[in-house]
Formats: sequence, C-alpha cells, structure tokens
Amino acid sequence: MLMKQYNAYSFLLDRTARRVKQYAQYQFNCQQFGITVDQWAILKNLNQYTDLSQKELAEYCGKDQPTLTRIVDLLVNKKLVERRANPTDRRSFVVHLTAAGKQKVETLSGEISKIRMQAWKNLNEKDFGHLKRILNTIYDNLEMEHG
Amino acid sequence: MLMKQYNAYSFLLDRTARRVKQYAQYQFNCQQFGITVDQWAILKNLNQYTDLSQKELAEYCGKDQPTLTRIVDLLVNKKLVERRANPTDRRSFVVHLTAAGKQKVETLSGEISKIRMQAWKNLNEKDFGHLKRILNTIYDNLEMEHG
DNA sequence: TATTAATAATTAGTATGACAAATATATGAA
DNA sequence: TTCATATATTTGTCATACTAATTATTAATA
Repeated sequence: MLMKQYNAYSFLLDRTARRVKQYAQYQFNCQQFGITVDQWAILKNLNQYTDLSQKELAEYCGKDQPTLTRIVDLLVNKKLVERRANPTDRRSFVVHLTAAGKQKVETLSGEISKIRMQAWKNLNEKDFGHLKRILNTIYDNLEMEHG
Repeated sequence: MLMKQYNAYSFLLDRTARRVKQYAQYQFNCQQFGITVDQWAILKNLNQYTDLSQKELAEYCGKDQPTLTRIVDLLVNKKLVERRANPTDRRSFVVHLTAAGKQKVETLSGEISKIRMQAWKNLNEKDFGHLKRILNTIYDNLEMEHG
C-alpha cells in the first residue's frame, strides 16, 4: 500500500469539488439566476421539506450553523425566504419559502439539472455507484465527535 | 438515466471535500503544526519543485493567482517562504522555501501522510483507481475556456 | 423551585475561493 | 522604435467555511 500515491485523493477531491461549484456558478451567472449555488441548495431543501428550523436546514444542506445563518440572511434580503417564529421554541426560527422563492425553485430546477449533468459525460451508472460509495465511505471514516 | 439521482454527486463531492479538509485541519491544530492545510500544499510543492514563480505554484497547487498571493503572504509572515526577484522577469517573483520551511516539510510529511490515510479505511487500491478516474473525468468535462 | 447544563441562533475573526480591476513589465507588430 | 497587447502580481469585494464566544431560551437536576 503506497501511502504517497493515496495522498493525492485529497487534492483531486478538493480540485474537482471546486470546479463543479465554479462551473455551476458560472452557468447560474450567465443565465442570470440571481442566486449562488449554495443559496440554491437551501431553496431546494426548503421546497422539498417545507418549513425547517435553521438547525435542521443546516443538517440537510451539510452546512454549519453560522454559514447557514448568513446564507439565510442573503435569501431573506432577496425575499426568497422568510424567518417565522417557531411556536414551540422561542429560541429558533422556521425558515419559510416565499411565493417568489417557490417560483424560483420551479423555474430553475430543470435548468440546474441540465447544468449538473454536464459533469457526467463519459460516465455511467456504475461509475455513479462507485463514486457514491467511495465518497460516503471517506465521509464516514472521518467522522468527528461533534462533526 | 435518472437525472434526479445523478444530481446528488455535487452535494456528495462538496460535502466530502469539506470534511476531508476539516478533518485534516483539526489534526493539524491538535498537533500544533502551525499552518493550514492549504498552506501545506504550497510548502509541499515548493519542496518538490524548488523555486517556482507564483504563477507556476498556483498551477501546481490548483489555486488561482489571487488566492495564491494571499497564502504566500501568510507563509512569508511565518518566515516559511520568501519572495525573491526573478532575474529574467521583473514582473514576477520566485517563491523560495526558507530553512525553517524546509524543516517544517521534513518534520510534518510523515504525520500528514498518516492523517491522510485515515480516509482510506475500508477502501482499496481498486477504489482509488475508480475515484481518480471518475474525478478526473468530471474535472475534464467541466473545463472552461481558460481553465 | 433554583440552579446548572444544553441548545438555537448570532456575531466576530481568520482563511479560502471566485471574479474584476489595477499596476508594472514584457512581448509582438506596425 | 512606438504602440498595442499580453502577462505576473496585487488589491478589492463578496460568499463560504470553521472556530470560538455571546445571547436567549429550554431542559435537567439538586
């Protein structure tokens, strides 16, 4: 087992993840979607699950809470979501998709799927299975106490 | 070909890349390496290739030039590298590893390999081959005019 | 109940990433 | 040579991560 060689995975992973995001953001900008890729992830999850607390939303989106707070701030400014009081816990908010937010999700979903598929040229279902399995294994291998 | 399903790769990729970096940085901090994961990439490449211009260094490290400038600034402050005039081109610098920088690379290399290997538990050489091939294919699929 | 501990959200600080614009220098063409 | 263009680096701005610390509220326990 050649450690040297394996070490490269972190570089490849980082570089590819960055390009995937950069490519998508470039397309978002060209097509004037008016949001960032990370903002999109929040909208999509809200559309799917409806009215999540920020903590829940952070978990679904794989973001930490401070980051999520800031992304929600930006989405509130854009009037795509709003914070509503949580009737059962005054510490927390429920994040709610506005009509404009719902509209945005419906308008963009198809386009974004197309953008995402560009990465998958020359790859097949089996590759997807491999990638999913390997990434999830790595993710689990690096679990941290409070991560 | 179910587009919906494939879409998940971007989330998995982003999430895994972040955890890999976060895990490594956590170990760096615990062991008081005194540098960040991205700073390490610069030191390692400088140690391997010796005296690169910032442009070359950016390419090897897969970073853009403004980002590289800022990371080099931090490494200069830590006295791990220094900028030297490039005798053949007064626009550019040559980034040079100081004695302290070289020392740092030698001290940390082994430890960092160990940290990196943690991700590879329950995975084998074949998986590494798959991951490398798939990530590189995605990377190439999303090439933009000027990379 | 009173006190302590835990939790949801926020804020602050530092690092990184993308992109655009500015500066200095180099190169190529008229 | 002169002018236009290209290149290496830097700076500015905004967005995202991660950590630690703060605030308000809730839950747990003596």
